[in-house]
This record gives sequence, structure tokens and C-alpha cells, in this order.
Amino acid sequence: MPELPEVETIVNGLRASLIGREIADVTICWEGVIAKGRGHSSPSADWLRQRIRGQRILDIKRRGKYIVFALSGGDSLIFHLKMTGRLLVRLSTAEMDRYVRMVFHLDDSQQLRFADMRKLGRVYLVDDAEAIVGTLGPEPLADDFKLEDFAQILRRRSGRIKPLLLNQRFIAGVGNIYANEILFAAGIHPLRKADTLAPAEVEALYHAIQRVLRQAIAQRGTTFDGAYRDAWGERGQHQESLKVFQREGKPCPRCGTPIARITLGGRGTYFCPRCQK
DNA sequence: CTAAAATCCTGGTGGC
DNA sequence: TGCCACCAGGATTTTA
Repeated sequence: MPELPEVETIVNGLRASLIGREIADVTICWEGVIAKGRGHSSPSADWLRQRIRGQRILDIKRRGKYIVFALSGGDSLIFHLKMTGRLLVRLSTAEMDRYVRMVFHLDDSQQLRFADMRKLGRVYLVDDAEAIVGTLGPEPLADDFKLEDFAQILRRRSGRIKPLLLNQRFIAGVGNIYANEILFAAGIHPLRKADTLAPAEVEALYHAIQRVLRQAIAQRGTTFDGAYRDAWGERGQHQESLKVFQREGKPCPRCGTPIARITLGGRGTYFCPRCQK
């Protein structure tokens, strides 16, 4: 389940190999990988192939959990990996990976392969990236993510804090693993209402978001159930550092109380009933 | 406004 | 050993 730290790690790997390359051709192994447009028809495989061939990769950036390629023709090629998606850079002679849905043939004997066991991930080719990523909330690791702005948004929210952390319009890039870990690091109970957090709690949450995400990036992300891989197919290391996620019944690393699990918004929610108030 | 449920998917798991 | 129901969850859409 690639979240911000995993996507950041993947993008850094992609940049190292793909900037400046031309997309010579595309093979679409499963047409459903192409995202549907708003309401009506989704672009066809033929349309996408004709449009993308010959365009050069100028830049690759992360926005939330999206991966955005800026192409020389002015288009943006955008990926969302959802649960099990992988973007893999391979030599074209390398054995094909499992569950590959789309292959980008590059001008230097490399391939970019989009693999996705569960078929939830999608590819977009658009002339304006904002049409896809424009509704996302602030980037929590950007310089312009300020405590005062964060506090003001929280004050206007009456819902529970954990589903709010997962809302991409509120903050971009936090998923279920890190929402659990962030709330533990901040000592805040997942059922707390956002507008009841005291100023000191808001500040603790603000710093926990950045600290937890930065540490996970330093460890190249979390590989759980073997799902996430970086651009070379390698695992992350942060699963060794998880404090509460999928640790129901195991002792809290701070106080020893067994970690509790509830379902909240349909998601597994893990916390220490003693440390998180 | 919040919140829950349904939707898309398939490998792994637990029950019988 | 085999079959099957069910679970996991990111984001969107629908329903209450």
C-alpha cells in the first residue's frame, strides 16, 4: 500500500533512470488500467498509444500518492498505485514481472513496467495535471505547510481525527499505515474529534506527521505483505519500525499495554489505549 | 455537515 | 485435501 514515503522513494528511483528518455512505444496488457474520465468515455488504448509515442520524459514528481510525469508534448502522464501497484524500471531483456498491466518501451533498451496484482491502480494521460491532482490538500513535507494553517483547518472540522488524516483533500499522501503511526507518535486517540484538540495536541500532531513520514522515507518505505517495491523491485525497511500498525495484542513499545484494534471508516485502526487519549 | 456502505480487485486465510 | 466465504484497503460515489 504505497503512501507518501513509498511513492517518494519510487519517484526518486524513477528520476535516476528515466529523465530525458523518449517513450518509443507502449504495450497495454489490460485496458482497464487506463483511468475513466469524468462520467463518460475513457480514452482508448489506441488513443493513448498514438498520443504518447515520441514524447520525452522531462520531469517526474510526486503529488500526494500520485506520480506525475511531465512530457515534452505538454501532456502529463500520471499514475496512482492504489494498493498493489508497482512501477518497475527493467532492461527490456529482463524476464517479465508478474501482473504487468502496461509497458513503456524507452529509447535506451529500458522498460518502465506498471504491475498491479489487484488491478486497482490507474494511469492517466491528460493535458493538465491539475485536473487530476488539483483537489489534493497540502503537502505535509513542503515548506509552505505551516502549523497555523493546519490548526485553523482542524478547528473547522467536527469529524474524527483518523478518517480526516486519510482524507486526501485535507492532507495529501497519508494512508492507513502512517495515519495509525502518526496518531501514536502524537499520543492522540483515533476517535478524537478534530475540533476538540488542544493547541499542544495540534502541535504534537503537526510535528508527528512530518517526523513519521520523514523517518519512513529514510527507511525507503514500508513493505507489508510483500506489496510495496521501489523502482528496482526492492523492499523498504520501515516495517521493522512500526509501533502499532497490525500489532493488535502486542505490547505498546512505550508502556507495554496491549495494542488495541477497532474498525473506523472501514479501516483497521490500531492504537495504545493508555498512551493515546 | 458527518458517516457509513458500496464499488472495484485478487491472493491469502480460516472454517468446515 | 478441497471448497468457499471473507478480508485487506485508496479513492470515489452513493445513501442515510
